[in-house]
Amino acid sequence: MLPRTTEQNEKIKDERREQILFNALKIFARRGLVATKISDIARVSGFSQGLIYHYFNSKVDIYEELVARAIDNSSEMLLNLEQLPLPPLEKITFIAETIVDIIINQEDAAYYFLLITQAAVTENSSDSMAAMADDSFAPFQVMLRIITEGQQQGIISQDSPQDLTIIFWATINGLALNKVIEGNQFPHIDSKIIARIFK
Amino acid sequence: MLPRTTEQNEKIKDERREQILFNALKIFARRGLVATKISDIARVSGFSQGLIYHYFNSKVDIYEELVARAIDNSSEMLLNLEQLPLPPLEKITFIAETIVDIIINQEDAAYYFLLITQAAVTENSSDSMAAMADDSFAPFQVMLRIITEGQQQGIISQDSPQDLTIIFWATINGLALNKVIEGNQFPHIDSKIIARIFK
DNA sequence: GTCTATATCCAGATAGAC
DNA sequence: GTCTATCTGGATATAGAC
Repeated sequence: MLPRTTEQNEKIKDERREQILFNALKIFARRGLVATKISDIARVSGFSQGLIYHYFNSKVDIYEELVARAIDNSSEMLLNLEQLPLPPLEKITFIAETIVDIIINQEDAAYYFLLITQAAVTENSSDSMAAMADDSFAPFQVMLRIITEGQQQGIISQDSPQDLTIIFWATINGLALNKVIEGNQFPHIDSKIIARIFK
Repeated sequence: MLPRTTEQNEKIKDERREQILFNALKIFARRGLVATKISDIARVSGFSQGLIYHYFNSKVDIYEELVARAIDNSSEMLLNLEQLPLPPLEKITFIAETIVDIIINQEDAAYYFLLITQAAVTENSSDSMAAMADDSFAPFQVMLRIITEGQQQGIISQDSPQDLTIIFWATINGLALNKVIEGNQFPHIDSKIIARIFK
């Protein structure tokens, strides 16, 4: 048996990192940064507490990497959905449907949403995550643009676009939270209900 | 100057307790039980860390009293609103309006909502608060009843009452969260938008 | 690469002076 | 009733053996 190459070792190390990140996500999303113990992450991941520090420099490092991913993922998803060639109201309905769908079916999605919320509400704003709390958050901006377009076309209700956006994201975040709390008992919400907000 | 009577002392002690609870609420709601430090509560309240223990036995005691109040307050409010002599859809609209209103105008309301969420998601379910996570939570039940009634009368959309209830509370919780994050920048949401969910 | 100490720090809670 | 030590436990992070 030949010794492993450097690349193979790197690959294994990457997989371990991903495994740790995935386990950490679920705990951080529920408990937040401070209340999450390295020993919890280690135990769930199936190895000793000290070993975490072979893969990450600190607890905060893990947390920040996850928050960055949460923001990147959701921003990328919304910016992509925005490009779809659909009329505004249909686009919003499709976005709602897509998000509800991944919250239900993609195991980490609800946790990512919750993590963003946690990060925003905890206001450890020493770092980059303040970018999200304010309205420059890309998913927020995307919805504002679609709503405004729909209002110009007279398709979407003439309420304040900010209000509609806030309510939309409040609903999505609330659903993600519900999914995390309820787990598999969470029902498959009909996204048309959400779309009614805009009519 | 006469010495204070026992009753006067009790009154002062009660006021101090309320002051501590109010300050603690705002921190607990954002950070959760573990990440909140007694020294934070003490500093905001304007006295030494040790003095907290003159008024409460432990940090958990403060937290649990606040969670109990949050559950009691919201349950009482919803059960009262349910009694109003209004047709189902109007009742729901009025409930939405009332809740949005107190979230905006009553300083501690948004924090109480957020605290319930925090308690539910953190799953320290060693205690009484598990009662809320599941569907026996009174405000949840109230909405279910009103929706069911409205559906029998053909006034409310025939979607799953559970789904409608989940979306309604998801929206309310999301709004409370938004209020806490945004503070005074939070806009006065038109509750009619929320009521559209049910049409 | 993984584990078992262990150093260090910090927060909850207590004791005792004023 | 309030404050200033101080005890104690537990969590992060490090060191060093295997």
